Amino acid sequence: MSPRTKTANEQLKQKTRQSIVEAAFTLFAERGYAQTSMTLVAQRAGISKGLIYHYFQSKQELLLGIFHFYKQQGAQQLAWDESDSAAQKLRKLIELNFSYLTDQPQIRKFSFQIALQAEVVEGLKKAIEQNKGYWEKQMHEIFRALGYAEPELESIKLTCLMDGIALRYLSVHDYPLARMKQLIFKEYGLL
Amino acid sequence: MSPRTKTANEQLKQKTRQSIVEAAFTLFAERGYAQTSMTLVAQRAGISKGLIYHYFQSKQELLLGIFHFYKQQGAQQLAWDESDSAAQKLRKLIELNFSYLTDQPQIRKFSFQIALQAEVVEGLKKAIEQNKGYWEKQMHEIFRALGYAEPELESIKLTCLMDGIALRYLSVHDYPLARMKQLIFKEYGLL
Amino acid sequence: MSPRTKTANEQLKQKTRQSIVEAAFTLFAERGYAQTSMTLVAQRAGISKGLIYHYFQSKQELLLGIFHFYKQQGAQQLAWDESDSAAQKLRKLIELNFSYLTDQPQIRKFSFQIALQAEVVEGLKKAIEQNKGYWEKQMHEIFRALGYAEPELESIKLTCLMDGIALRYLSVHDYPLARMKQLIFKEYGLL
Amino acid sequence: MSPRTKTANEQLKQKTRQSIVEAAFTLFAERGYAQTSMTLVAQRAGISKGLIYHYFQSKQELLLGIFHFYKQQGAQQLAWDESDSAAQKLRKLIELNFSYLTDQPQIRKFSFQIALQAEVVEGLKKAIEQNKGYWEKQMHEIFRALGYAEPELESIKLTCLMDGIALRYLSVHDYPLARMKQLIFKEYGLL
DNA sequence: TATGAATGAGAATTCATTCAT
DNA sequence: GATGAATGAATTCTCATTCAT
Repeated sequence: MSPRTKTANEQLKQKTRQSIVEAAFTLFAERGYAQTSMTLVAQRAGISKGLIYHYFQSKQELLLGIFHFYKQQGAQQLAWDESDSAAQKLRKLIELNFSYLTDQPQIRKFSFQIALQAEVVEGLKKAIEQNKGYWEKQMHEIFRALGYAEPELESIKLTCLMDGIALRYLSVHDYPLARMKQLIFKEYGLL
Repeated sequence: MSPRTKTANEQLKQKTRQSIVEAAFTLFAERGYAQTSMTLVAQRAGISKGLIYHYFQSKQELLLGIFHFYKQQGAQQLAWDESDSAAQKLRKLIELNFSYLTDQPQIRKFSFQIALQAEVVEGLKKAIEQNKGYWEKQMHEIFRALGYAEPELESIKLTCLMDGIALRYLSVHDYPLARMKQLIFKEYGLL
Repeated sequence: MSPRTKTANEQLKQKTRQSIVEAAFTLFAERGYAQTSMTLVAQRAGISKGLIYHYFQSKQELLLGIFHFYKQQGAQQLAWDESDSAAQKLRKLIELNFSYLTDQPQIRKFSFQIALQAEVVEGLKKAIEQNKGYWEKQMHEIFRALGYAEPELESIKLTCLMDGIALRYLSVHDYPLARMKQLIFKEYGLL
Repeated sequence: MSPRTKTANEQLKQKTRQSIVEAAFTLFAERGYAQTSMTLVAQRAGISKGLIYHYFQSKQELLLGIFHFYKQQGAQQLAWDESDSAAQKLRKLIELNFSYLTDQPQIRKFSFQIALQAEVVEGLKKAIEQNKGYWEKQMHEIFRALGYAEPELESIKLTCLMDGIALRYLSVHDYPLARMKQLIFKEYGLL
């Protein structure tokens, strides 16, 4: 009842919530949403099935919860030094994209799956598109600064290229990722 | 002896088989493999559930059946004029890719889903990769003929770019497809 | 339409009927009635599923048909020389039982299965019991002739012993059948 | 933390598990394994279909579970006084066999059915044979102690005889069981 | 808050039987 | 008589969700 206990409780709750989200996220990305049972999520999270329903009303809510959780994470990492030149920014952005892909392939896999799934969860696709839109806008600015004739189109193109690379990397496993990065750098004069 | 002539029977079988494949394909692409029940497939095909199992041993076999059915279709369209120049071939290939995407978006959606699905069906991923490999090899030849320094890498890049475009087109719906095509044409000097 | 054709037809019908019965019998004995599908019976008999239903109204009727068919076969083989002594008859009976078991193990397996199955087919158990009763009566006479104090009981005992041996032989596969026969012969002074 | 005490939970589980085993066992013995649906088992046990799968992974596992459950029961009853003479032991063994047959006819029926079923459950036949082997070994020792020339063969013979009697008793219902027991006692000089 | 036994709706699959030809 | 495509009811099994404790 004391405020200290309340805080401790709150932390414990957050921790449990996070362990559920992490377990579910990994499993959904690896196996797909439909192929992952709540029992499996509970096992991976090291808690009971019933407890998940204390934190998330349903499996769909859990999916939504995952997305919001990781959207926050993703947004934090983009923050860059405003003193960087446009070219430097572009390089960092591309680097970030590739390292993101190799370090946390699950996140990409997960969001691709959601993107291809029609209306699994109302609002989820919209959220993903917004997230993507944010990255594209950053690129748009960069390409404009670099003097590209059609900066918006160019940013869409680069995003698509990187998505295509990610898609291939995630399904085929001996993919020449490093050489593709070099190719892109060369194309944008970043070498 | 036979109730129907052999030919008539064969035609009947082909027709039924195709109606199953078409129904299943559309539904799998729209809703995903796991989210589509055999009952739904049967309803869409206008037949009984049991009959599907007369033609396909299991849901997985049905998935495999769909893939082989459409692979044949795709292969037929690729046949081009051998007298074409490399540049003309490249243009045709890109054109085909785009028209394929707009005309039969489901096929792409379907194969992306399969690619992301870890091991839904043993052998299916391999088959898809082989199919992709075939297209890439065609491009590889073209880029070599066009004198590119790294024809293989270039073909991978173009394939990825077009996959990324397809992916985006299939999830966002107001996508500047025509302008993207122009951009690609320009990049490869095809305008 | 000519009588000759009629006969030929009749023979053909009998032959088809028999091939169905034989296929079904073997399969029912090997796999059990419930685990054998009509499709499998048709395949084994080398005919179509539909044709079985021309000869037998249902799967149960087929089962009944099998039994009657083999009851006839079994009855024919028992006929022995009336001039034999009781001891000779007993020896022949035991010999016949053992050779029947090794030559046509399926028949025994089949009838055991039916015997243990409560009421799969009305009347089938009764028919099997009658058949068994016939054999026991033959033995009864023999034991009476041999001067046994309780010939009926003795015949029941011997029948049971041979059934028990058969049962074991059919489930375990390295069973000392020959030595068991010797033991029985010795017990009844037939050596 | 736990909703029920661990002990209470364990008891609940045991009770439910047992009610499933008992229901399934009775039904399998009465109607046969294949002819008994899981729905029927659930109804008889007074629980939902799904719950059976909480305790047994499949119908086959349930069958195996039944066997192990009743094997334990059987083993407990065999424990006899080591001070008994061989003849007394033999008598007790035969008595036990007959009382087991009349008291729990289902168990015998069940194991006979399994024995005849080719490969319904991998490992089950082996387990049954092992169980039978155990009884035969006990008899083997007794017959050796009693000075029989071929104790092993004699034990097989007696086992077969009692199996044959059981088989007959289970299918015919007015079977002279008491008199058969007397006959066996007389044969082995136990009167 | 936490557990996991229990439920029930629905999924995949099988199969005896029918029927158009 | 003969075929085998087609049906539909039943069967095994799964799983999100609830609930007593």
